[in-house]
Amino acid sequence: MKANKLPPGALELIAARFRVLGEPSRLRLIAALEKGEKNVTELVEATELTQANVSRHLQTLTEAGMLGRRKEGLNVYYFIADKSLFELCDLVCSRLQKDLAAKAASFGK
Amino acid sequence: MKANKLPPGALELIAARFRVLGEPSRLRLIAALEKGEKNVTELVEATELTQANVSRHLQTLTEAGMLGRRKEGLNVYYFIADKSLFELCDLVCSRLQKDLAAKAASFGK
DNA sequence: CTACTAAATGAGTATATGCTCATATACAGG
DNA sequence: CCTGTATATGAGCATATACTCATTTAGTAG
Repeated sequence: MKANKLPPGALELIAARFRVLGEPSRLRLIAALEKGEKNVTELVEATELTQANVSRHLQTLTEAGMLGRRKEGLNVYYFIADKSLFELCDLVCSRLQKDLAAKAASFGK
Repeated sequence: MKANKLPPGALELIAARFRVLGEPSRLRLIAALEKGEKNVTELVEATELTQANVSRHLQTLTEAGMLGRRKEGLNVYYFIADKSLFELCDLVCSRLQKDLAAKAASFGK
């Protein structure tokens, strides 16, 4: 993490980013956008969250620079603006799988 | 994120992991352990958090499998158990730097 | 203009969690 | 045994934030 030369406040910025990803609802939204942009109504259907809730989470994700917004008439389309999201999630995923595999193996001994 | 074939509850597990990393104090502890194990007293000094606070965060990190524990007499030494932590933080860091650079550049135009 | 639809937001509540203080536990050395 | 030191933990408080409901804002169509 190059802890040495981190400017003060950097850790808070990094933590803030992790915190945005620390909500299952937001991860669901990200997952729903994996194959391309969707408008809010479509995201409500895909995630089974309420419209108000989806709207707030989209705001959080957009402010964090993870999503982008595009207005088209009445609709607002959201899309993944930060591709590194998938790298992050994949890293966590593979780690989780290792942990679970290790746990499963320790049953046998 | 392979949103397709994620077992139910997987997103909650992933989010939980991100949430653990979503606290600056915990990131400070991780950073303090980058160069090798430390005991609790050393971590208190390194982070300037209270002993009780450090102890709780260490518990959180250890339960998440990110840190390991080793007792030696009265002291308990903690160490990084999950090297992928640094990959995660580096990914976030480089993304942040890009965002900041872009913001800085947009001042000039 | 009015009526309708999509999205955002203000307000209130509930819950989670970070922090501190005090105390408990675990171990070492007389 | 008693004393001291390192770490963990119970309890309480304060804050952050996820959620819902109701309403507002923005845009379209008649």
